[in-house]
Amino acid sequence: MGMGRPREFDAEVALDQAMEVFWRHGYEGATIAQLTEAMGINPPSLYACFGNKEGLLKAALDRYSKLRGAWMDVVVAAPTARDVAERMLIGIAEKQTDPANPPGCLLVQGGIACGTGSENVPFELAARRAQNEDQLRDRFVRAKADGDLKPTSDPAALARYVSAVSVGMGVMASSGSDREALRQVATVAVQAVEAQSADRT
Amino acid sequence: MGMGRPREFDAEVALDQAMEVFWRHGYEGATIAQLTEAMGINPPSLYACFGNKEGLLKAALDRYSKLRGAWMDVVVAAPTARDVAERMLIGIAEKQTDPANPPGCLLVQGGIACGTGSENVPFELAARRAQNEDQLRDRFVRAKADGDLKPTSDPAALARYVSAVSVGMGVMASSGSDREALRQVATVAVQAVEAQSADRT
DNA sequence: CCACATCTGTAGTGAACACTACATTTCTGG
DNA sequence: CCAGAAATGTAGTGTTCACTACAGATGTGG
Repeated sequence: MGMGRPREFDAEVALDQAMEVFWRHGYEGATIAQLTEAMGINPPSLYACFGNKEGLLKAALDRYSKLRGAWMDVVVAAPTARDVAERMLIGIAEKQTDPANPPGCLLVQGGIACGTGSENVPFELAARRAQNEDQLRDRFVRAKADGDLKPTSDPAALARYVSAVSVGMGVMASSGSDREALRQVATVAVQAVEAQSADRT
Repeated sequence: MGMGRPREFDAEVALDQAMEVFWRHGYEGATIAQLTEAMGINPPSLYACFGNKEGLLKAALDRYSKLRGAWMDVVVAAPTARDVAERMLIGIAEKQTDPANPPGCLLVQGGIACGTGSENVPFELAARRAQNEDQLRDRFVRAKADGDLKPTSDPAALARYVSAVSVGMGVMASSGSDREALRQVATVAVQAVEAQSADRT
């Protein structure tokens, strides 16, 4: 028995295009017509490959998380908690205003509020954001153990804080803030982490 | 000539209901059917009174800004820049987790990304957020003139920063963070403003 | 080269959407 | 009390949406 006709498009390339549409218009704002056009395929191919619109979003998120995860590894490799925060926030200022991508962050632009029938899309995005926050928290726990952060500091709260600033910067970027404005926010934000850092002696 | 049949519903009460629907589902996620049901009226009454869906959103935003504007006046009345930031961010932590309202902030939940045909909704929301930022900036300019903020500080950057943290907290609230988590973020965030404050002598 | 499995393009499907035509009701000014 | 003005409820309008039936195309295993 044969194995059927082979797929004529590259799923990863198509996913990159879909990712961009979701990024720019959000889950609900993106239509199947826009997605299929951007992906260069017809609806039946999309549904055969990804199940439905939400399946396509999840696949796009997986791809996004994969790319972003590699970068997060670089971020948490910074030598101190302060440097982790700086590398992350300054990096976000630049990534979120990179003209190669839509402005902002897919994990925010994808959809913060959704209509009936898509209620779990915001949850899905929140879960992905939480992964980054967990990674930061683990790094800050280690920083505290190393004596890099003050004994009174709360690594989980710090991670939440950096994550919150990231999200806020993403929204600003998507509504037109330029790179310099975001860098200023990042620079100020880092000072709160600095305030939690042990004095250098 | 007569003045016509009087309206049978209270426009402000109806707006409050509409505001809640937009807040919970976003502009695109909210349907006319949900809105009219929440408002207790039929579509023709809605269109006669507010023009169209976007007109209703703007009216709801006006009402939201009015309520929120009064609170912002209280915020900027705090004695120091640091206290302004604290009053604002701690207040936001509580407001955005107030069970009387949907979680988060209407100016964010309303819609960060929208589909074709509603592109200016995100701009509209951004413009309203910018008003708050401007109010903060003016307050920080004064704080710098008063010697409350360091001569090297940048009031506009500080205002952008506080605004960004507010937005980030809103997104966190809408995705399930509880009041205590938000308070922790606020507490950390205030320390960056503190770092820009002149030493007390 | 044939049976079968899978993909592809065309052309729709029913449902949900924002919005409205229209007849009716309820008011005011004269 | 009557004429005109404006709001209301019913019942739609056309459009767009996510999704799919189907027939033909293109591959593999025997």
